[in-house]
Amino acid sequence: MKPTTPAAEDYLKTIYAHTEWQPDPITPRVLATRLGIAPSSVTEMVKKLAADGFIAHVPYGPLTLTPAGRMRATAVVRRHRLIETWLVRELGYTWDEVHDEAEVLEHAISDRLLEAIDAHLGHPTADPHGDPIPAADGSTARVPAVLLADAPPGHAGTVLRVSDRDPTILRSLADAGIGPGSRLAVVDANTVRLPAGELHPLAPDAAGAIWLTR
Amino acid sequence: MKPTTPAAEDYLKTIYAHTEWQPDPITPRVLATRLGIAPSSVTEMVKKLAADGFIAHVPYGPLTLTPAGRMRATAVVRRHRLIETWLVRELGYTWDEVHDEAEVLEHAISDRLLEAIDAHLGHPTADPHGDPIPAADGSTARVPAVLLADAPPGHAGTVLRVSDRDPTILRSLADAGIGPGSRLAVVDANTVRLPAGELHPLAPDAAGAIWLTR
DNA sequence: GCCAATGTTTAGGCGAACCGAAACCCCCTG
DNA sequence: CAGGGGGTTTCGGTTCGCCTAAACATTGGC
Repeated sequence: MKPTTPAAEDYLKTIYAHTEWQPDPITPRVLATRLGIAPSSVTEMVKKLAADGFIAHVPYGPLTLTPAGRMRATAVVRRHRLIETWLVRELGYTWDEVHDEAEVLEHAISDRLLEAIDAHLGHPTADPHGDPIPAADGSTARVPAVLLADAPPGHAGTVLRVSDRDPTILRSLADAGIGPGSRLAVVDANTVRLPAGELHPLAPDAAGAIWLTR
Repeated sequence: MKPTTPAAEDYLKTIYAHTEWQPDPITPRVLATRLGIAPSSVTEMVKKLAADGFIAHVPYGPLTLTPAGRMRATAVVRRHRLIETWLVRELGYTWDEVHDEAEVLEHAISDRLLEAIDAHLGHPTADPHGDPIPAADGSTARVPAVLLADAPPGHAGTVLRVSDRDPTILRSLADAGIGPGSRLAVVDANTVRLPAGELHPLAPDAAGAIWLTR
């Protein structure tokens, strides 16, 4: 199908990401905010992406990916997450430092290099934040998860994923030794209990960034 | 100083590359041909680069880098060659496959990642083709070299460098086991003698791509 | 059931990087 | 030393991705 530019890939990726952990489709306004650009710019690009068959859009309505669009989006997400994993595993980056670098490289590496990195890393299925890495065919292994902020007090589970949006939260959790795979129990919206039994206060907004097993 | 765009970096890199192994400065026409763009586009960008203090140019004259321009150019070359080295040493690329990938990545990696790769590789001083990797301060260790095509019959030396411009030549030399460090003697413009004593016919133009010790 | 707030689109513009066509300059040849 | 040809520049035009300002659609509150 049509080739995609870096800018277009960012749109598709952001639309995809919006529905990855919650169901409502994204609106132009939210997309503009996430991308840090003006709403009118979104209108314009949306027109092109719709014409190319990557998104479905009725005027004044929300934005949804077509199967072709979802394919492109997962391809970009795959790149992004493999690059993050590579930076952490091979080059000494910490999980709060990888996002910006991956944001650029995801548009620059060839398929050849992508698959070489994938093989080099042993075909990982999750990135350092616990986000699933889509397979080359676009398929993703999804696990049911609850946002810590939505979990009832007393709920105990394993950390599946931590949103990479706020590096501050990532650093505070790393300092506490909390990451994907950690066991913890919810005490209240701002406190968790660690396996050893001690209570740990969460950084502001951290409860809205941590997903636990159901 | 002023930031540089990927396009501007390509201009500076190409101007620098032109004088790396021969003295005459480059002309707009040659630069346009090397970059695969129209001469009028070169005029335009040259105006900007001159205004920003990266190149010196009198109308209708050749193009030369200023110290600031040379700094930028060597920085790009450093990126390019470290990336090539990394692709070959870590990811199973062969020396004829790395150029295009590096061409893109050289504009995409951060300084942080560049230095991480450099450290990871143990601060190499030459890339897979034998081209010197400039240091972070722009300095380059240069060794006197003769082009095989210019060497007199009977001249014996070590291969210092093979131009990466033609992948076909690179593949033919790799098949013969010839690369930087190989010892060989010039028989005539199209034939060399290998250490074991056997004569080896060179691919067309290969003599114009191989540099030997003096 | 109207209307204002909010969100979306249209219209006009801008800078970057490219193009082809035409004008221009330089210098070599006759 | 006069052309003429090749290289260089100018000029107007294109695409891409973004902008602001203004027009327009939708919807929730009264």
